[in-house]
Amino acid sequence: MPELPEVETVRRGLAKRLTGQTIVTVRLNRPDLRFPIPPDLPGRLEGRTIASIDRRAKYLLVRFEPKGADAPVMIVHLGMSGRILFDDGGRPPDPHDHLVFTAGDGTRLIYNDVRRFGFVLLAGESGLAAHPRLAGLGPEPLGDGFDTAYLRGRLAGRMTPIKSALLDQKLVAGIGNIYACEALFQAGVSPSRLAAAVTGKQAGKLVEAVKDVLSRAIEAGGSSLRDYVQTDGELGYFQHSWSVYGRQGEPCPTCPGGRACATGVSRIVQSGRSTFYCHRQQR
DNA sequence: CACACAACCTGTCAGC
DNA sequence: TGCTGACAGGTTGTGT
Repeated sequence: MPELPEVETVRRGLAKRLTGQTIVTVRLNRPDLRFPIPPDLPGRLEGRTIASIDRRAKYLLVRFEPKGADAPVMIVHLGMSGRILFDDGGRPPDPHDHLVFTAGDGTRLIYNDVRRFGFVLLAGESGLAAHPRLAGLGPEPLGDGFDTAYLRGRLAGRMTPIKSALLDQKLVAGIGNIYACEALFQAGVSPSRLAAAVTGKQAGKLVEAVKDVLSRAIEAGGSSLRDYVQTDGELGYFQHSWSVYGRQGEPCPTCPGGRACATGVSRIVQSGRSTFYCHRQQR
C-alpha cells in the first residue's frame, strides 16, 4: 500500500489513538525483515510513553517521552506489503504478524508484512538526521523545498527518464510508482522524456501536479489495493481517482470524446517498473 | 558519479 | 485441478 499518502494516512490513524499511550509489552515474533529488528527493541521500548508519531517521506518516526537527545526513535518502513493494524481482540493468528505491541489501555498494535520488504529500526534522537536510512533523502514533495527552481536544478544534466527521476528518493522523497504516473499524466509530461529535456514550464506543472495528486490522495485516505485497510479499518478510496495507473487499454479520462487515443492508456516498463500514460496528452 | 538491473519474499491471477 | 510465468505500492547492492 505504501507511498507517501498511505503512510501519512497510517500516521494520522496511529497518532490519534496512540499519542500519550504507554507501551506495556512488545512481542517480537519474527525479526528477519529487510533489516533485522534489533533484538533489544522490546527492552528499550517497554514502559515508554509515546510522545508523537511523525513522518519523513515514506518512513514513520515514533518518538517517546521523555524527549531529549538520547530518547529512542522507532523508524518504521512498510516496504511493499507492510500494514499496521489495531486489534481489539479476536484477530486470528497470522504468520505475518511480526511485531505486536500492547498499549496501556489494552490495545494491541500489529506490524504485519507478508513480503518482509519493510523494516523496524531504532535510532537515537540526536543521530536521527544522520541515520543511514534517512540521510540523503530529498525534500518532502509537499514542503516548500520542492519548488520549480529546485526541480529544474536537479533535473539538469540527467539522462534518465523523468519517471525514473521522480522515483529517486534522493531527488524528492515520498513519490512511488502510482503517484509518479498520476502526476506525469496530470502535468501532461511524457514519462519517457529525459529529465534534462523537461522544460521550465513543464517542471512548474510537474511540481504543481505532484503536490495536487498527493494532497488529494491524502484527503481520500490513500489508495487501497487488494483488501488493504487503514489502521482504523476504513478503506482508502483514492484508487477510484486514478487516471492512468492500472488502466492499460482504457480510454483516457480527459481525451476529447473518450476514445480519442486509438490505443487508450499505454503501459511500458521503465527501470523494471510499469508506467501507465497517454501518449497523446503527455509530451 | 549516473544509470540499469537483479535481488530480496510471498501471494495472486491468467493461461494452458 | 495443477503447474508456470508474470506481476505487485520499495529499496539496496552490484556491475557497467
